[in-house]
Amino acid sequence: MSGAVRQTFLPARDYDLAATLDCGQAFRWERRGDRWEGVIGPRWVRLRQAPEGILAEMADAAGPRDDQVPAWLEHYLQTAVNLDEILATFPAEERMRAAAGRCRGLRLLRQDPWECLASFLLSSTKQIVQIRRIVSTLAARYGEPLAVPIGAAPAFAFPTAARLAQCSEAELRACQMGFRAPHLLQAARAAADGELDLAALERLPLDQARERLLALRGVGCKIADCVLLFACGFPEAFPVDVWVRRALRRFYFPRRQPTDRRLRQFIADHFGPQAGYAQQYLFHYIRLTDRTSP
DNA sequence: AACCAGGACACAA
DNA sequence: TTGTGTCATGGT
Repeated sequence: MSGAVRQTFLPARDYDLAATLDCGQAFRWERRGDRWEGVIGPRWVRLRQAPEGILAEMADAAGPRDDQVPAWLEHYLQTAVNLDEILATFPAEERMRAAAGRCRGLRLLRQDPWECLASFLLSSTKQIVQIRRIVSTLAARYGEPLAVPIGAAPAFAFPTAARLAQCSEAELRACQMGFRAPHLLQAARAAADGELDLAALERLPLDQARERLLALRGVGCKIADCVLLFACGFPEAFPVDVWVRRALRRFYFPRRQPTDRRLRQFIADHFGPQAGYAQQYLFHYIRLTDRTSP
């Protein structure tokens, strides 16, 4: 499918598109030159950094041509949030200041809960490049083909829970996800038959929402917090993976490594109401510094 | 060519 | 409670 392109502009100050799309919170964005191609829900999108915001191209299936910014796009990119207000809540200490300085313009996206849950179910002890590959394979095989502009690469929606629930475990394993296949299959079934209402999570208290996610096989506190932070809008969710743990140890516990319990207590006390945002800055910061100069 | 990756879980001590 | 093996795969 191919057709015309519709463009729109999203004004945003302090928005680093590259850092935001490539910092390990979403897995479907591909850089082509100075543009980023990806999929948001059921739509193909191409984004480009502009001085005062973001230029967006969408495949336009001959719809009415209003020039308004689509609500789903602004919601996903979170261009309306005031970054300064968030950064102002970060603890005023040297490490956070360094991270904030180095990651200027990094934003949290607001992703679809099912795609987010499924993606992070596939993430355990995988490198980000591998997660991206698995997700891409999964979409190409089981996702709906999407309308794209002439000349653009084919694109597919992230597979629905209902579609993946119909897969066999062997079919999922064939997408190179290994032992994660039964976890994804079970989550897909739970989400498809209504036993798990992902859309309702954002309206629950944080602890209850987390409980629902933890009830799934293969979902521990790290993956649960990723979904709560990246998809459900809980700003205090704080996923601790190997990188964040590394950063926390190095920056705040240089002597001896803290117990998990002590670490949790520190996180709750130290990072404030936007702890999840701070977490993403630490994650990006430690990966930047460790990979370029080990 | 080892080592490790945006983990979770069962089980031992 | 804390430690260790297991799961599957491939990047660096």
